[in-house]
Amino acid sequence: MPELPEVETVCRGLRPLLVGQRINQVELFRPNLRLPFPLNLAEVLEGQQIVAINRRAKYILILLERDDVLLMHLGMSGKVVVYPLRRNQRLPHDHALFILENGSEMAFNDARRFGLITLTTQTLLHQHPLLSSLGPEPLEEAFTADYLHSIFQGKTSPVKTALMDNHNVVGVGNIYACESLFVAGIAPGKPAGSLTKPECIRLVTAIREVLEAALIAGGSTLKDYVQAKGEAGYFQHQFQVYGREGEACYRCGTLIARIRQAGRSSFYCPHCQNNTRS
DNA sequence: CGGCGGTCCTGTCAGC
DNA sequence: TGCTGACAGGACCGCC
Repeated sequence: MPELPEVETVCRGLRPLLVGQRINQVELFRPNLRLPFPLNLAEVLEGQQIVAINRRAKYILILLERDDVLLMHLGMSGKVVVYPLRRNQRLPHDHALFILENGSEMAFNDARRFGLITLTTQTLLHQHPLLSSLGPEPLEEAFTADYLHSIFQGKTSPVKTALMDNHNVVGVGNIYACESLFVAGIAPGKPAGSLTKPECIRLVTAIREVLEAALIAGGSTLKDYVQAKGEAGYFQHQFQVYGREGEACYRCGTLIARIRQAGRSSFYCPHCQNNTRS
């Protein structure tokens, strides 16, 4: 269940458990996830100390003392759980274990196997093919209404699809695209290139608000999620439109609609997001 | 070249 | 209860 706020919270939860620890041993239970595991994965990691944990988009970056970086993505169903002691048996869909110096173990678990684990280096980080063409972080300063307005120029694709495109902005998945467009009062089907500057201002503000709120909600949930093996967070209780097809809009009472865009479900309020605001 | 659909997997749930 | 099909929070690839 990794959206950007959850990945960020996973990183925050992992930091006190992992930074300063040495990786003693790596165990792999299959040769690949979305990409093949590097053949030298264990060889590179074993014996190295973890010096920092960062995030870029939905990628978790575990920085090691000798310039190497363990790069992980949780895909749709991935989880990272740190167990304080070595377990006797692994859970279904545990694909990789990282045994730490203090006897704890980090398990990478992913039922659907859309996640990935690979290696890069801090030196080459920004040139890595998975990272090199990513757009700005939505919570950082480079993500402005001016930027969004300019990058949307000439785009005929629906604004909702454009928001989910990592080249434009990272970390906005299906849920947050829907929720942000509702908060901004913009219909998901509106062509990205037709957004006015005021709409871009509202949209950037809405994306920030929604992500920050989710970060707060995910924060307190995922703390023990990482340390133990908790289940879903509780941000879903704050959804305004996502998953609410046929239910009343909290703002106006109109029934929430669902359409399909680029193969994904989009939820919106036909009244509050009718494109007449500007 | 931009945009869309297909695809990688397994799990869950609604409906019959 | 058991089967079937739709659908799922991501992101790449290839085709038009």
